[in-house]
Amino acid sequence: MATAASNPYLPSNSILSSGSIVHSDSGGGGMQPGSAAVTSVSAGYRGDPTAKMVQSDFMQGAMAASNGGHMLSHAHQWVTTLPHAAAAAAAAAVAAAEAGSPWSSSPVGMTGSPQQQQDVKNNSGRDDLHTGTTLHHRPPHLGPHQSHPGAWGGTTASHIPSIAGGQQQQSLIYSQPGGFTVNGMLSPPPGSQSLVHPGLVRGDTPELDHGNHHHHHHHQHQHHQQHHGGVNSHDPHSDEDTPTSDDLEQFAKQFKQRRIKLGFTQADVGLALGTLYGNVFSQTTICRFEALQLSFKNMCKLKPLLNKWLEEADSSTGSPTSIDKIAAQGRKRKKRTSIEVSVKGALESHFLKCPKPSAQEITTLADSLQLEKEVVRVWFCNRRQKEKRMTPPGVQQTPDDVYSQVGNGHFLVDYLKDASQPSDQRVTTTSSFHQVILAH
DNA sequence: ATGCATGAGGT
DNA sequence: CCTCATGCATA
Repeated sequence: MATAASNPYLPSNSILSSGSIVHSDSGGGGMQPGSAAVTSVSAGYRGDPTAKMVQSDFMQGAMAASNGGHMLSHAHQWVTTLPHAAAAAAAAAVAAAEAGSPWSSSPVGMTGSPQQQQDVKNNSGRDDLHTGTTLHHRPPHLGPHQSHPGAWGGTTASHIPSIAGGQQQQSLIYSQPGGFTVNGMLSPPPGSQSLVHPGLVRGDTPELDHGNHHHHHHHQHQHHQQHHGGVNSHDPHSDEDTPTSDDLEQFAKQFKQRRIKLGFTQADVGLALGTLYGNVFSQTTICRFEALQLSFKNMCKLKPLLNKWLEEADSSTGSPTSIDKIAAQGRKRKKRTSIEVSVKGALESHFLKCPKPSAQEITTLADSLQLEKEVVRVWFCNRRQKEKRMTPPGVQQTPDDVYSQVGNGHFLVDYLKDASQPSDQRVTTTSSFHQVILAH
């Protein structure tokens, strides 16, 4: 049986990058442009299509495709997300090709992944995207997971000028001839291909682990890592039971390493998970997992899945099969509001004083800041969530000179002082965490 | 890599 | 309205 030889589809480049139409809506308060928030649609700005970065780490798609950008500066607009087809810039392939990686499985077919099952229930049957499995290709040289010290190179590199013409997964084009130092190791030459098929709107079935086992929680509190200096044998990664924050951190790190070694992007993994287990995840989620930017509970939920994927990918017992996806439904989404820095500062201040302002307070604040109430409300919600993440921003890598880059000192304070909330999250102990706290 | 957003569940 | 899990769109 053909294994890795299965070279799927060759993109028939249907460049239709403008699948989203913006139409101004009259549902808001009507703020004036130039105020605090700008909701203008700034599409397409990048300059050179040939510029691609090849950082094996946080490499996002780097293929530039000139996408026509419509500029609409209006109060707020909702973009109607239609199943648009995103195109990958063939130009970018050139550089990548030199490495010898024929990005054969470039998911250029389409990308759209509008949300599913909204109020649009015209669906005729839920799209079960349980597809067959889809893993193949074996790693060049799978090395045992070597747990290196927790000091990565500066991952906080500046944002890459990624072009995002839609969000076609910028699959594995890691053209790094020779060797690139990743985390102090040499990254193997590329030669892998993504196995996930494009398309496929996360048919997020409400059940995440139905039929699997417990997913409930009755004792979510994890026993933090008690100075493992005794004889207790804590396995590196115990999939069973609630892992400790330390386990998660360890796992996340290893996961990332191997993922990269295997030549997969975060997006690839997300899609693979969907085709393998029925739950598709976005690049965002995978990214957040690796960076421990999810709640403890969420991390625990995803770990098994990702772990499984690792095993699969590793054993290359891939059975490249089935490629089904479903079409996507149109969807309306509010254009992302960008809040001015100064305004953000103001919000931050208020947040420190009162993390949970009342509706009335929000209204007032929104008014004074010239923002929509909803925007402010959401801002606070997101802010609170951020506060609950496992790793405070900036405090994950480079444990040495944390202060050099961290700008939030209150994060730690909050973690230390706040101990309320009946929920089951809030990880109070993470190795990287400790260092900072202690140093403080 | 992240900021703002959506939605399903809970109160 | 909140919390939480997630993700589109962006920087």
